[in-house]
Amino acid sequence: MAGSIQSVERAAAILRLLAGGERRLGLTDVASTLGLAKGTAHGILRTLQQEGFVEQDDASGKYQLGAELLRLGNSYLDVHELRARALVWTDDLARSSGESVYLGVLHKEGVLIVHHVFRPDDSRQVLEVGAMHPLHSTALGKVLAAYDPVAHGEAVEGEREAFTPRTVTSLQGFEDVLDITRARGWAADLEETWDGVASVAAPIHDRRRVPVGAVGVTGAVERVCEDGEIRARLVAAVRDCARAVSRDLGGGRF
Amino acid sequence: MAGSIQSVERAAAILRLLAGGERRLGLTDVASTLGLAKGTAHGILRTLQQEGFVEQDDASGKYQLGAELLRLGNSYLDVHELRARALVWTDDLARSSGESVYLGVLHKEGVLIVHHVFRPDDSRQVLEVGAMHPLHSTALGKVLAAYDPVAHGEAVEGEREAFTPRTVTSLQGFEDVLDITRARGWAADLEETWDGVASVAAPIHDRRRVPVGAVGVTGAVERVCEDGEIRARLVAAVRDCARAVSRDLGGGRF
DNA sequence: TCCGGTGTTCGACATTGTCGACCGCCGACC
DNA sequence: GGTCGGCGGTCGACAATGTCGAACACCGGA
Repeated sequence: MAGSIQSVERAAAILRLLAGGERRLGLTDVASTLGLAKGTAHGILRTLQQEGFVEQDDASGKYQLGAELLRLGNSYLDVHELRARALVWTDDLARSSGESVYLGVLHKEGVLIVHHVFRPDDSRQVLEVGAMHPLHSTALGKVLAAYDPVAHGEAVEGEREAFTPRTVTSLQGFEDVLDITRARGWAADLEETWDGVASVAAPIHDRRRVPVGAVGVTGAVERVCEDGEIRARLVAAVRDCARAVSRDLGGGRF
Repeated sequence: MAGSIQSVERAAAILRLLAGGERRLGLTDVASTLGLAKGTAHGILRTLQQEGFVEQDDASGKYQLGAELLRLGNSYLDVHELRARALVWTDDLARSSGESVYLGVLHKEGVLIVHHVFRPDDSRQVLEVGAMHPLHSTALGKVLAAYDPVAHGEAVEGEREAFTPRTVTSLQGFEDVLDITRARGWAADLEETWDGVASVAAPIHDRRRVPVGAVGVTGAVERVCEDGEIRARLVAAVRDCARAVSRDLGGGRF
């Protein structure tokens, strides 16, 4: 019993599979992909369906994720201490900077967005809470990779995909970026993940000075940058916000 | 094998338990609440933790929901067809009505909010996607209860809690409300769920004319109402939006 | 220091989930 | 319109699997 519970592991694998494939998947697809007997896969799927984690399309019989997951994911946010403490400060940061604010934590091989404040204007924006961002190219990711040893390992060992011509992919170049980040206490992303988009981020520490997440603002490079560099006022605002949240968590006193 | 897989069922129960209790729960709490041996509960929790569905606080050893749930819940939204079709129309509705817009579907004994557009001003608002609203007192819930037989059963059989003095709790009164809803094609909530808050909602049907969800706007009673009734202009806007989304789903042509 | 509590490990037992063959159904394709 | 292939779903035998309860190591408070 030192290992894991097989059926729960398999249920999780099914959920992750359904989350990955864009559209619905059939029973046979699921079974063959995971190397399970059809009967086995069906038993797990039936249970997941009863629990609301999976839904079945009446017409095609294919499976997709269920609503209960949305509810539980929401409950996760309610319990999330960092997010709760950061709510007020990120709101202020969005207001003062005029740009959208992201709060991210390390999850698996990327940055999980746990809070997102829209840019304060009436433009159409999609909420990115729950989305994953790469570690090696975003400002949030660089901050985590620079301060969190686990994140560093993931970023160094994983593949660093080039999203734009400016993405840093070489190991040496990436380590240099992290050195700079640690030296000045914040990280930038100048069109390294999305063309025309730049961002700044700073680390958040908990009471034991352990890095637990990162805040950052993101916006069109024309607004966020000046002379090819992030505007100093924005950098200061982001770092202030990060410090405020850290202090709120009972963290460092400087 | 006609039944469900026990361990998966139990894992789901643990997740739901963790989602319910506000703060973290200890192993012993979990085991005793679900009537399991400590060792059994530990095995399931360990597996859920490896899969990222549960996290353990290093200091206290207590358990809470994990980040993977947020990611999966987000993936659910990506696949959700109704939500995808409704995105554009709800945006327009928020703009034209000047109030916040909600899109809900039936889930278990309540309305699950799958999309939420903020009121188009700079006020501080919390995103309610993933939250559950009651069936018997909200406009969205009444619409679902009026048109969806399953929702109707849940609303009638379940307990109808009085949130404000205006909440309709008696069975007869509630059925009357549903009759009115069916007769005029939309439902209202005049301070029946939250004091000072009113809302209107209309049903969305799919291509087979089956009710699949509801859209509605919600706002301060002073803005939304006139002479103790919902403003006619708002009702028309909501119903237009519901029809537009239904048509987009390939539904009814009127 | 001791105690009550925690989370965790371990091994024996039999319950439980797994497997693979079988069934009925729908849609595509001669 | 028949046939055929593939689908999702079911069933029963087998043993691998998860369950249980006792014992463990650890921590904090008394």
